[in-house]
Formats: sequence, structure tokens, C-alpha cells
Amino acid sequence: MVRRDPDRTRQEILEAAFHEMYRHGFQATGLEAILERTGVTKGALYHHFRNKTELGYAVVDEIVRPWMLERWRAHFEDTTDPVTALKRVMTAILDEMPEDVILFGCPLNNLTQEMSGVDEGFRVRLESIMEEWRGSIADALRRGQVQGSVRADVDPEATALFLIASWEGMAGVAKSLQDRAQAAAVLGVLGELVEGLRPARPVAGATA
Amino acid sequence: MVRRDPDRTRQEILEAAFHEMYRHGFQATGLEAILERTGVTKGALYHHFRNKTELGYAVVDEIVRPWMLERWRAHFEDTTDPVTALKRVMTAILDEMPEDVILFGCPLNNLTQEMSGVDEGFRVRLESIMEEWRGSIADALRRGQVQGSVRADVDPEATALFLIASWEGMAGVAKSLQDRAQAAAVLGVLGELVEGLRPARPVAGATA
DNA sequence: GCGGAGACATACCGACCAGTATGTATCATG
DNA sequence: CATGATACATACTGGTCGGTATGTCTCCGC
Repeated sequence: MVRRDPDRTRQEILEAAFHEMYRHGFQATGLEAILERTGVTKGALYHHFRNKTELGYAVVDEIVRPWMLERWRAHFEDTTDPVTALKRVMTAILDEMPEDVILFGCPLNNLTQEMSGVDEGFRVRLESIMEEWRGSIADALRRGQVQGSVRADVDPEATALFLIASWEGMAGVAKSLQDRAQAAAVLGVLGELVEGLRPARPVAGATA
Repeated sequence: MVRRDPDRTRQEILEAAFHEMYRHGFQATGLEAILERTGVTKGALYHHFRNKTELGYAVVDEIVRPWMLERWRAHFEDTTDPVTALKRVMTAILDEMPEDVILFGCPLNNLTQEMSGVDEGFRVRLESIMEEWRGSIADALRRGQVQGSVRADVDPEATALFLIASWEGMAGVAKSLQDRAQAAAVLGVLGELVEGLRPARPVAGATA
């Protein structure tokens, strides 16, 4: 074909690889499927990536990472009312996204479960994404505590990790049951419990 | 070797297969590893199982399923105070089990994430295990409602699914961070939230 | 306008591994 | 004690798939 547009070619490979990895997992993804999907040849692929593992790393770094962070981080970057923001982002994400995430789960979680025990390179990359995610939630909780919209006795780090765990667990359950309504029900329970993070009676200065 | 003890041979194959699948996932598990682990030969393996997939199914049915259910079901088979039982079973499981589950996650969750999207036979089996698990929790919650140890307005099915999701999410997070303390912290938050399932003021007849 | 490097394309290889073919030892049964 | 069936053991195969060797085309610097 001779496309002669290296950046675009590389990006297309990454996206196709993500598409396949998301659906079938990394190990079950064949290079052939990626090539067929992009029209790119094997020579081009190996020109841009040293091997399949490096391609996987690049997908994590350049696709999964922004995919996760932009979805969450932006939603409560500057909020002082993290509880409301949390509930909003959860329902927003659940509504906005197509059947994908219901059927295939959360990309971060999928890869973590599959690859953390198999390849250390994957593990550290996926862990750092999770830590960033956690940090953004914990920061928001701390700001909420300063502003009085979150109880002072909650542990921001532990709570943030719990929220991530519940979210990922929900995605896993939905993937297993293949049912959006069940996922919504789980999030409903989580939403109610999250309300418990607010102080019993609003303190002066609370945004809520 | 000629062991001539088919039941035991079969069981040993299943356990070795579980061992490998638990650590590396189903797809990454090679038959060779199982053979080496058991001392059984390929002929014996294929005498007991039609192919690798059938072996995987048998592992799910005969190892993973009892492994999960006996760990949970027994703990609150007849309890009327599911909240206390839940907190107890969670800490009990976390304490009792070796580094395995911290490092490798929950077998049910691992297989679900890896195989649900790849093979329908795995999906339905894993889903049915989760449904049984869910049912046992939901039943306990309902008994708690009858006895007044659980708020009447909680949805037993949705709450049970939420608890499972959180638990599985915790296991996933622990697997990623490879840190038992973090897992305990997540369970601590969950434990507090679970307390919120109790009625605000005890009703007559409550066991708590 | 030419040389070299980057950006592909094509054909091929070799290893791994699930699966099979075939052989043999043991046991139950009549 | 002959016979069939069960329970293995061993050697081999066939296909898939990640990886490579090699060639070609294009663009850019000089």
C-alpha cells in the first residue's frame, strides 16, 4: 500500500491492537487479526514495534492509560464535592458508553487480571495507572474534607482504593452476567453507600 | 509408571491444572506443565479428558466451584445476622489464606475476566457459580430482614451482587498492588459501609 | 540526482504445543 | 486362562503464530 504516514500507521496499529486485546485479551490476540484490521503488513508492524510484548506495553501506555484517566480525572479535577462528582461520573460513564464495557469489562481490569501474574512489565504499567486513578480520587476526597463535604474521619487513600475496587468489581460482574441492568443496580447500591461519606450534618462552608 | 488408580490420577490432573491455571491463566497454561507437575503422561491426560478445554471445564466444575462455595456458603448458611457474618467471613478469608490469593487474585474472578469473552462454555459455568454465591448471600440478607438485623429497604439481590463485586474488585486490586495491607484497608472500608445495612435502631427480635 | 535512511511489503522459518496414533500393561469377567 | 476393556505410555504430527530475512519504494539532505 505504501501509506507513508508513520505516525498515523503507528496509531492505527495501536488502536487495532487495543480493539482486539480488549475483546479477547492480550494472549489470545493474534498479530494476524491486527494486520487484517488495519490493512497494515507484518513488515510495517515490526518496523514500529520490536515484538508483540512491546506492542502490548505501548497499547497500555498510549491507549489504556489516557482512556482511563480522561474518563475519570477530568470529572472531578477541581471539585470540592467529590461525593456528588463520584455519583455523577459513575452514572455518566455507565450511560455514555456502548455495550462494550458491559460485554467486555473494563480494559484496565481485564489486562490486570490476565497479565499481572504473567508479565511483570504489564503489572507495573497497570499498577501505575491504578495509582494515578486512585490519587485523583483521594485528592478529591481530601479537598472535600477541607471544604466539609466529606466526613473528616474517612481515610482518603483507602476509600479511593475501595471505590476503584468496587467499580472494577462491578465491571467484572457485568461482564460475567452480560447485563447492563445488573451493573446499574450494583452502582445504585454503591451510590447509596457513597452518600454515607458526607458528614451527618453539614458543616459551615460545605458546598453541598 | 502405571499407577492404576484412575480416580486419583484424574484428581491429581485436576489439581495440577488448577494450580497452573490459577497462576498463569487458562490460555497461558501448557499441558506440559501439568504433566511435569503430576508425573502423569500425555496419554493418561487424554484418556481422562477429551481436550484442553474440557479439562478447563472440569477444573471449573470440580475445583473452582467447591473452592468458592465452601469458603462462603458455610459461613452464613443459617445465620440470621448476615452483617456480622459477612464481616467475619471476609476477615477470616483474608487472614486464613496464604499469599496465594493476594498474589494471584480470586480464581473465579481471574477466569471470568480472562475467559468470559473468549469461550462461552467457561462463561456460563463461571456465571452459575457467581449466581449460587450471590444467592447464598441474598438469602442470608433476607433472613436478616425477617429477623430485623438488616434494614427492610435494602434490595437483597442487588446488595449481594454489590458485595461480590466489591470483594472481587478487592482481590483484583490486591493482585495488582501485590500488597496484603492494602487489601485489608479496602475490606476495612467495606466493613464500615456494611454496618450501614443494619437498621438505625434495633427492632424487637433482632439478634444484634 | 544521488546516496542513505526511513517506511513499508513479501516470503519464509522455526518453535511451540494441542492433539493423535499406536503400543503395552493391568484388571475384571466368564 | 482367554478376552475384552480400562488405564495408561511413547512417539509423532500438523497447524498456528510470533518472529525474521530480504527486497523495494519514497523522501530528504547535500
